[in-house]
Amino acid sequence: MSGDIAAMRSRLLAWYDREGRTLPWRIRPEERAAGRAADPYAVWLSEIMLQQTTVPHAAPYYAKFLSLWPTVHDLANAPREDVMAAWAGLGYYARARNLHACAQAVSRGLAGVFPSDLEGLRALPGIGEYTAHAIRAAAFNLPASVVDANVERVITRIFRIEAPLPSAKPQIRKAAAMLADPDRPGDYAQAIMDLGAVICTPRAPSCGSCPWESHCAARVAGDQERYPVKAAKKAKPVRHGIAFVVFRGAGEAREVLVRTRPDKGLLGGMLEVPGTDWVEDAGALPSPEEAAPLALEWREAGGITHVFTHFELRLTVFAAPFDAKASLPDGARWVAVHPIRAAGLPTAMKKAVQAVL
DNA sequence: GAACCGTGGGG
DNA sequence: TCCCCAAGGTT
Repeated sequence: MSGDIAAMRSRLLAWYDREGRTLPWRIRPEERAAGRAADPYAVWLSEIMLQQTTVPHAAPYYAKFLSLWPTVHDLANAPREDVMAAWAGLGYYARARNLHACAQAVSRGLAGVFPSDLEGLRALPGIGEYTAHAIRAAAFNLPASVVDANVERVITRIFRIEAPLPSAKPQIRKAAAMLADPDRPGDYAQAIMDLGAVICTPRAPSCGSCPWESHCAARVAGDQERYPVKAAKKAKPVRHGIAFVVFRGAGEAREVLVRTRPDKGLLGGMLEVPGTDWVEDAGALPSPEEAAPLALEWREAGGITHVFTHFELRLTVFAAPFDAKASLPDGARWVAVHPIRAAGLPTAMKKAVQAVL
C-alpha cells in the first residue's frame, strides 16, 4: 500500500507539472522551484471567492479586488459598502462581510501578516477547515490536506466509498490526509483539486487521461459516475413578494431608490429596493397601495423570478416616478442605474430594477 | 447535524 | 426546461 501511495503522489504531481492550470493567484511548480513565493493576501482572497464558486465566475472579481485594494491594509481601510458593492453578483454575501472583517483583523491585529498555522487561520472570520488547509498549502507551501468538493469526488471514486455525503466526510478526510504529499504540499493540494476540476468531473470523467486510472476502484468497476453518493435533497418552496422601484431622471442619469438590508440573513448588508416581506402564501400579501413606501402613481411593471439556495422568489414589480414633493423614507437613498445597469445590487434586486427599464 | 446562505453554467 | 453542481462557513 505504501508503494501505491508513493506511486500515486508521483503520478499526480507529474500530471500537474504537465497539465495543471495556470491561474492568476497560482504559483506554478517551476516558479515555486525558482524560489518565488505566493502572496498570502492574494491566495486568501482567491480562496474566499472560490468557495462554492466557479473559476470563470470568480476570476473577474479577483482582478477587480486586487486592483482596487492591492494589499490587506487597503482592503481593511476600505468602506464596507464599497466592498459589498464590489462583491455584488458573486453571491453568499456573508463571505464579503467576513472578508472585510478578516482583512481588518489581519491588518490591525496581526500587522498585516496572515498566520501559517491552522489554528491561527481558523480563528479568522470566513476561514473554515478547507480554507485554512488551502491557504497553508498554497500560500506557505506547508503540509496540509485540502478537502473540497473536488477532493471528495476524487476520493470517493478512488476508494469507491458507498456512504452518502455528508456522513462520509470523516472517512474521506482520513483517506485524503493519507495521500497528501508532505514534500510538495502546495503543488499537491492544487493538483488534486485540478484533477477533480479537469479530469474527475461529476459527469463523463476523462478516466483515460487520469494519472490515477489504474488506482481507481470505481474506474476498475466501471461505475465512477455513481460517486460521490449523496443524501436526497429537499424541495424548494416558493415565496412571493412585491418590490417597489421608485425612479427619477431618464436615460443614463436615471436613479432608483434603495435601502440597505440588515446585516443578518439573506442578502445581509446588501442594497435592495423597498418591498414587502416574502411569504409562501401569495394571498397573505398586502395590497400594493398598503405596502408602497411612498404615495405615488404606481403601475405594475411586470414580475421576476429568482432562485436562491433554499427557496424560489417571485416578485411582482411596481414602478413609479418620484414626486419631488414626497419625502424619502428613512434610510433610503438614490443610486445610479446606468453604470452596468444597477451594478452594486444583488442579482434578485438587479432583476427587479431591470423589469422597469 | 442540519438549516441557512447566491449565482451562473452545463448537460 | 429542469436539475445538478461549485476551491464552504456559520449558527
